[in-house]
Amino acid sequence: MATLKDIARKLDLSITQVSRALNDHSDVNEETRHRVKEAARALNYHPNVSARKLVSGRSGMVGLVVPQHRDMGEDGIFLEVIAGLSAQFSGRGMQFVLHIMAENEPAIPVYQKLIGKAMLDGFVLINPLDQDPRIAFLRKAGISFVVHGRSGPTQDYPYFDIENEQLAYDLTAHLTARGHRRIAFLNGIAGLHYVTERNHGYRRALADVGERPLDHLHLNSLMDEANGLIGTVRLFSGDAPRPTAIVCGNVRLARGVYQALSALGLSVPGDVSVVAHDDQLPSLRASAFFPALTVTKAPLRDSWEPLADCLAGAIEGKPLSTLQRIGDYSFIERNSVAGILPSQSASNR
Amino acid sequence: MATLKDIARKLDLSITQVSRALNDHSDVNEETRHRVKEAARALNYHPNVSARKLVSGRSGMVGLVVPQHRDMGEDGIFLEVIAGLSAQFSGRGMQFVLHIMAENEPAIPVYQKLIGKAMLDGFVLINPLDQDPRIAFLRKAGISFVVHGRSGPTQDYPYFDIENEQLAYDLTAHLTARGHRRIAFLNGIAGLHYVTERNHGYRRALADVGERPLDHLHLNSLMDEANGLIGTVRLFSGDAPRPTAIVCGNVRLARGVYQALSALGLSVPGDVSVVAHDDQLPSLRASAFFPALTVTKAPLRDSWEPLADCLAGAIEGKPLSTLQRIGDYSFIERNSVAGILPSQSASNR
DNA sequence: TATGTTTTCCGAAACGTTTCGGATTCATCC
DNA sequence: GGATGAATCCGAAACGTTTCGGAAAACATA
Repeated sequence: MATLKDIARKLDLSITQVSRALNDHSDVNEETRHRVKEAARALNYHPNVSARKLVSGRSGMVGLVVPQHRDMGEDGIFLEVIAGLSAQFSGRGMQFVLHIMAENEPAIPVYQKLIGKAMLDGFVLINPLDQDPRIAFLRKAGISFVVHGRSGPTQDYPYFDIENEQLAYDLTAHLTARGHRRIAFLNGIAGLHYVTERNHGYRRALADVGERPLDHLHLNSLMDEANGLIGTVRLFSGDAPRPTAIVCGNVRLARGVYQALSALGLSVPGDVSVVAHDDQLPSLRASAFFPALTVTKAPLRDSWEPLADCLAGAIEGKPLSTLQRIGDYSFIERNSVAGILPSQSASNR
Repeated sequence: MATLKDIARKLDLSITQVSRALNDHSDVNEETRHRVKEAARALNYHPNVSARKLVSGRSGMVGLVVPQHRDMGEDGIFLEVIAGLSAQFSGRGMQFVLHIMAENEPAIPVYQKLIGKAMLDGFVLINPLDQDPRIAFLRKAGISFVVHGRSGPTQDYPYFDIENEQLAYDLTAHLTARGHRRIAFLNGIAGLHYVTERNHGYRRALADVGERPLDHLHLNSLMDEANGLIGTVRLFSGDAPRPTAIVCGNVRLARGVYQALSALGLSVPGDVSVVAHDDQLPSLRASAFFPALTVTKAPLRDSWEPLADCLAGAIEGKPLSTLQRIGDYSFIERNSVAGILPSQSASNR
């Protein structure tokens, strides 16, 4: 629990000068700076975060606020998020604070309270909805934040995102280019902005070949294995025309799709072609599917560094233009897609 | 961002009196107290945590420091821990700070740094090892903490634990009472204190019937499905005498055991009896096993409240005797154990 | 009237840091 | 020799809270 005063006394300097030395200000003698830093290390000095925050407004702590829902543990994705973010901020000498809300607690009052307590420098916001009220609130509150994704008409805030519209377009167009017309889309939960974006891309690709999207072929659900299975069974039962290809929002959904198709006696890609978007979660390898899955690939773990970068930049007051980043994705063709002839397409049901 | 000064000015009181009113001190008029609290609500006042910490030493923030390891997401257990703790502390108006260490980072320096920064009031410590150095360090540092489990010769610190020795004894004795003698134990990773405790209980139960524990029947590993499967296969291959019953450290291990036994053509409980300890993780129901699994049951989710209680109590300076709690467990007999005759026992291989 | 007691209030100091506005020294230049 | 300027330092104020030690007023007691 050494303080600046201890260092100052030991070196017979003023507190001011010690502070300036440690913070690498200009007007301190090189040798003095060295002595101060040496003494700081010797005394095991760590600046008191509370004192610093009080006067400079910076604590080096950032927060993530998430709702607690029962299925949180199902996919490793939540862990990927917090482990990745925590590691990134630790590496920057910052602290990552996780706040889990009660089951149906509204988010805005939670942010309000956390901001009121004035201990965090900023927030990471994930899973933005269409027109997300949290974004509006945080902007009005004047606190720094970064969004994983985008939302709303005006994007005047820091974010990291991938081109979800284009990615869904690419997946769908890959299928239309091979003759497919009745293409199903197993998408995520309606209302999430990336889900909406992907829906647009899917429809654009269909429109490009003059196809009208069929409502019963676009399914919204949590993107887990069970829903992939259930969704597929639904697509292939009943009287509605059946798809010849399926676009999956992620690889976990695709796993359920594969299982259902196998159970239904349908082969991939002989009877049904399947493509997916791959977040590259460690526990789920698209290349290990049989047949190996054709995907757009954008590793989720590549998000944490730019997100932390942007939030740190926002806190430091860097210009907005440097704080809006778009991540790449790649298209990887494997063996889960087959071409289809117009005649086949008509007869397949 | 209202401050005490704002309230004081609005009500024409001193800052002192406003502070005392909000903190329910004795020497403030009942009506004044009411007016102050009203004004605080109206101005949306939240005490500045940094200022408070600086003078009173309390920030209301507690931390959990955990290593990042690849298999963190595999079981839902880690999520259960942080969701449970976060919720408990939130409910007490406290903040829960999660710090995930880099892969092979040593823990002590991390605690040292966090303590030096002086922003946390205390720590929750999980998965204590035999002779855990973190406990010694935190005690010497003079900061509050609570341990989920126990460790070391002197237990002069707050903890919440269950009787792991007794629980393993009960499970094993349940089997010996039914004639079993060659009993395998699929235990957790060696070095964790509860694993050591359970080993003692297992050996005590064997000793009670004059049986010497066989090394090849006691296996240590991460307690997941894969190791349950692998461990069982190992137990039933090779020339060493094979067990007639298996004690599993948790239900997830038991699941792997069931799978392996089924694959080996062995029936439960006809050929092999199986018992386990059940943490009652939501995704894994011991009663849904076929045949339903006999267990000792101690829901993990019952840990978070006493843990938060004890840590909050430690921070408030309550006496140690009120901060050491032992949780209950129950024994639930189902259909996974069969009795065995001495002759059978000898012939079974 | 003087003295104590209770109730209700307040000023000022303290926590550890950053930062503003100078102050001191010393070499340099006309 | 006095002014200029660079390099290096320091005192004091400020951030928002808690708390110590007292003070003022009202009232009862001797």
